[in-house]
Amino acid sequence: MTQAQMITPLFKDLAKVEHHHQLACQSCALYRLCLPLGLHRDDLSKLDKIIKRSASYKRHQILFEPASKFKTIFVVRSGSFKTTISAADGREQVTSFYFPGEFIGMDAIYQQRYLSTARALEASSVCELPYERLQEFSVTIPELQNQLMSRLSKELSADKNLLLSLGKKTAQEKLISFVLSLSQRFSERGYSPMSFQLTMSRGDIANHLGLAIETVSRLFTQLQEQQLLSIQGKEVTIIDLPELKKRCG
Amino acid sequence: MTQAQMITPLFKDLAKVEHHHQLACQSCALYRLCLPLGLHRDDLSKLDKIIKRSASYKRHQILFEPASKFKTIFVVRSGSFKTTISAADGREQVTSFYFPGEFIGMDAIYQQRYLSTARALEASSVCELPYERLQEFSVTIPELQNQLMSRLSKELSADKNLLLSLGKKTAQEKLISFVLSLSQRFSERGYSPMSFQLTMSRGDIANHLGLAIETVSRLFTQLQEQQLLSIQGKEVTIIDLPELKKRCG
DNA sequence: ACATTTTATTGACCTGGATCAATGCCGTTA
DNA sequence: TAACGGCATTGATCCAGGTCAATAAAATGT
Repeated sequence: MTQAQMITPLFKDLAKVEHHHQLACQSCALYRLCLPLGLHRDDLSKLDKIIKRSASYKRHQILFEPASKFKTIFVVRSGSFKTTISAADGREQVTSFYFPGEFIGMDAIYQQRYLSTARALEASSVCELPYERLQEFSVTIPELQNQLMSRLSKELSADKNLLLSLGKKTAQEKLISFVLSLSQRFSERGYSPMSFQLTMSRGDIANHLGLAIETVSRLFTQLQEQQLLSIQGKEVTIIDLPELKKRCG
Repeated sequence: MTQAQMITPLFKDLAKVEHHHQLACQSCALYRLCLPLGLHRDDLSKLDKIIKRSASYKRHQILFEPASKFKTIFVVRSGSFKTTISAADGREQVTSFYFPGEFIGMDAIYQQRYLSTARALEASSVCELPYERLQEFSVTIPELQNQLMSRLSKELSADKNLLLSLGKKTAQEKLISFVLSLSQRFSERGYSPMSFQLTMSRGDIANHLGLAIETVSRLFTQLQEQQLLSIQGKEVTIIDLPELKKRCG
């Protein structure tokens, strides 16, 4: 991520944050994307006490695995993660990617067991929200419950949109939708919506969109030839945003 | 639904319920599948007061449409519904089917607007949970919030599993998974898991699973030839459950 | 710096399921 | 009991995207 790509200084101190795990929510660079948003100062410091800032995860390191007991919701502090769910015979589907401020593991609340495997895509760190403690707090801080519900609902919306992609869109429309959704999310995090790094492999993207790796590769080449975007390795630059929006279905 | 298919009398009085819209939650046949589960008697009667039992919906009638203001979560009382989400050009994806006791519209909490269209598949009725009132109540009834979170999480899990179907499974595996999930849900509602009516059309099933109608039709014929199930019109009878489970991926 | 492995690209070919087309069936209205 | 309209089935054909194969280019380790 070059300086030119950064449009607000939201993550300016992210490297530093990495080394200050006990940094209070109030001073966290992610504050406005994260759970505490809308909480009063007093409530926030109570919440602060139950949040565990965990050590960093290396690339490919596992955050949780299916069938393990659900204890915490993870919030991405830095880096990125993917979750996959497996069929009986081992086939895997990449269900989501997660970026800073996003919550991982909410689908485990119902069964009290994680449903998927969560893996770091790069060197990453998380905050851990112990769910039981969170429930206790919610009694006195209603806004906290609203925030959680809202997050669950947001992920549900995202999944429904992905269902539309997987079920009804062509390969090209799927890939364009995916790139635009990344662009949107980077933008929300203070980065340029026009130029960003893919933190996941072509294989992950292909799997997520129900395509073959080769198809993703060919489509990127093709979109580049059509002057809609440029891609060099993991770096995507959007060239013709209006045209991409027209073609995403 | 014949008497033979019914294994518990859970819905015995459903027809009667239809005509007693103000029936209290405590006496509702759906009680053990629905929101009030786990609530104390006092809390329940408070909740009772804010729940609106609405009139019935006819086949194809619309419950809500996208972009309309989110006010209530709907709980299916009788019958069944489908939700669809639309691409810009009108292509539609059937995202879910809903049966008695299930909640519709939870993906609207985040945006405060419905994301999808909900339509009755047959003559059906719902209870309306006004979300704002529900939030007020949650402050004093923490168990209510837990229930809601749990429901959201359950739908999230279901959607992730559907993503696996759409992304990684063959046409036959998709259809078998779908039939088994219906079987499971009917079973939870006190009906036979071995024999039930499809309330949706072949078109709805095909769309939901990302297949063509013709493929669904051919697969049903094929599964029947292989003596795995029998299908006559809308009635499905499972013949070889273990084999179906082996083949659902 | 070099060797090894992993990931990405490109081309040639193939196939599962879509599409097109014809017919049958069932529920509704008269 | 006929005529209509919406579903469902079945067969014939086609194609978007998958699979297989061969390089190429990065990333990673030593």
